[in-house]
Amino acid sequence: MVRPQPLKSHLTALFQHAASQFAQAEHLSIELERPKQASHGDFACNVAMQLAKALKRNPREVAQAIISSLPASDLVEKTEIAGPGFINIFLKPAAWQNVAPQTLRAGNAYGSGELGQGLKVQIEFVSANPTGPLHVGHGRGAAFGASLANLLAHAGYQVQREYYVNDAGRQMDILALSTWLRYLALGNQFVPFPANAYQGDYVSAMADSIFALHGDRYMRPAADVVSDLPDAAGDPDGHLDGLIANAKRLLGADYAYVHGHAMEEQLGDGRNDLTEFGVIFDCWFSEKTLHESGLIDKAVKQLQQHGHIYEQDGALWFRSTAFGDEKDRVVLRENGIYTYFAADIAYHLNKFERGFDRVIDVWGADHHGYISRVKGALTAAGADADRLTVALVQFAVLYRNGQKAQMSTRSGQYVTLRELRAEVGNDAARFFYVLRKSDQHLDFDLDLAKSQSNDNPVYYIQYAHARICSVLSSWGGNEAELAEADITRLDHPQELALLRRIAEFPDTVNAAARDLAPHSIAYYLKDIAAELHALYAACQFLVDDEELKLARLSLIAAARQVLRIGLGLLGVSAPERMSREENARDADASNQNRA
RNA sequence: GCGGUCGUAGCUCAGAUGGAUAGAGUAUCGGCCUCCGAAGCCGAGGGUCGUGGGUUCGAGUCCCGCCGACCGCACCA
Repeated sequence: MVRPQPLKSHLTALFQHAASQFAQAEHLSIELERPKQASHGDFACNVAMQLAKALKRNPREVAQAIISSLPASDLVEKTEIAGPGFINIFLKPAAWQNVAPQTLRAGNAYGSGELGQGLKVQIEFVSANPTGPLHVGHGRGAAFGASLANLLAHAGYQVQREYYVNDAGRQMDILALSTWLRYLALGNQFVPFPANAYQGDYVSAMADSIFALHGDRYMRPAADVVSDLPDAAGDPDGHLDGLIANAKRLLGADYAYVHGHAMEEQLGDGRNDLTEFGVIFDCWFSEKTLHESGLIDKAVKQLQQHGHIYEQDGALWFRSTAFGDEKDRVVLRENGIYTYFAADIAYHLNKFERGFDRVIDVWGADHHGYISRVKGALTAAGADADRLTVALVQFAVLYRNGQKAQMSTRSGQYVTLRELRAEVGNDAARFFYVLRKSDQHLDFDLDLAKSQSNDNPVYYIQYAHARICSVLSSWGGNEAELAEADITRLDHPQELALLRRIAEFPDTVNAAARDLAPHSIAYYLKDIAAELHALYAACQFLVDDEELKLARLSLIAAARQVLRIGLGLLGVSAPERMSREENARDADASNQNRA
């Protein structure tokens, strides 16, 4: 709602009026762009070139005609025709000066837009299987999703953040089995631990805690556990499934305890990790409830009624090829258990039924082939698949000492999100994760992220904020009065450059929200920090001239406001002072190299 | 093989609806602290935007071919 200045619409109206002399202009929308070069003015308009073709006239002539009939404006200094027919517009300082008080009055709402129009949007992200600690790949999804959610909220959407808990299915059974096998070993019931079970130390830790809590209540003879199994070498998956079946049979009702304990431990661990990372969810949605509530039956029946389900080889198939998929997909297996895909159809139909105007899924890029399938199913069920947007996030590759820090999931030797946060800190992690376009591979430079030098963009931006705080603190006056300061003295080129940058923020937020691109906020913050630092070097703020002093302080207070909001969108703190000492422990952590 | 994503400075990457001389950081080189925090500022060099065509007043951006990289192609999740 808070537009700092109707500046652009004011100028657009001027051009609309001037262009109306040409009949062809009625269907034309006037576009004003910010030229890259300062010598091209504050804004440039290309309407003359667009009109020239239809009019069959020289674009520069058309430009001249438009300029001649531009209504007078007290904000415009001058206009000129340039290049092939651009009209460059130079504004008076007054056009920009009001940006400072307007920003201050808007407060935390500055830059919040009307793009979302109060529409309800749900963003689902992370949604990692609770089968072990979150790793650095999940971290990127978490940072991206959380920043995107903040961004959409600032752009005027009502946002709900959701985590889909995959608490049903084979992976969870494997985790439960892995835990139980470690537990059995504590009672000297040794079963060879399968290579395709979960190897991590956290599994043994869970077994320890079950043993400590319940002693040998869940102990069973190893000989029974391994009875009647396919060979582990020849059929590893069959071997594993056999173990799971034996576990369920031998434990009976107790299996649910082991399964639930493991799931809750891992889910709780992930939740703590994310909370410390500043990533908070409004809703944790259980996949299991979809099975239990009959929503999956209902979804499949819905598809069936529309004639998109057929039976073959004892399974039920969804004819997804009718909706652009490469092959048809099974929804109900031969063994009577629904596939993950079937649950996902029900889940997405349920999202729509919960009243969201828009649904955004954040997925790992390796799932891109899954999109057409889900959208096809939604269409087949009679839903509007266009309300679903899938944002893909590519994997992050860590670099340390210029070399790739390899992670191999099989051996359980991967860098966890918790380790990353401990090494570089939450602020650097959040910032570096969203510094790249989400659908691009990310090279995460650990050394740069934790460096306390000017190389580090996080510190560069935070320092700009801290510098402003420091100046205002030295001044010691009443900051609330700065919004009322007389700002007509602001005319230094560097002051105007900063004002222009502040004025861009609302457009930047809207564009970033529209494109689901929080990285552009990160780039914007680097830009505004650069303008602030340049101004800091060019002008002194605490000068004797009281009027000039207040004007400049109001300007940097406005810059601080934008820095705070922008850093907040990315989940990065805006410290009032920078301290090197605090980071000493991080330096220690970095010495502990992983193999 | 089929489908998808991508190729921009030595390196890491930005480049909204097609716009003027393609930008930033880093690295390299040279300057700036009696003054609000030098985690800063100013300047220099560095490019066939993978490649060949096409569309038009205008293409890094849109279309096609080729080369190269990555991802996906389960009754896993």
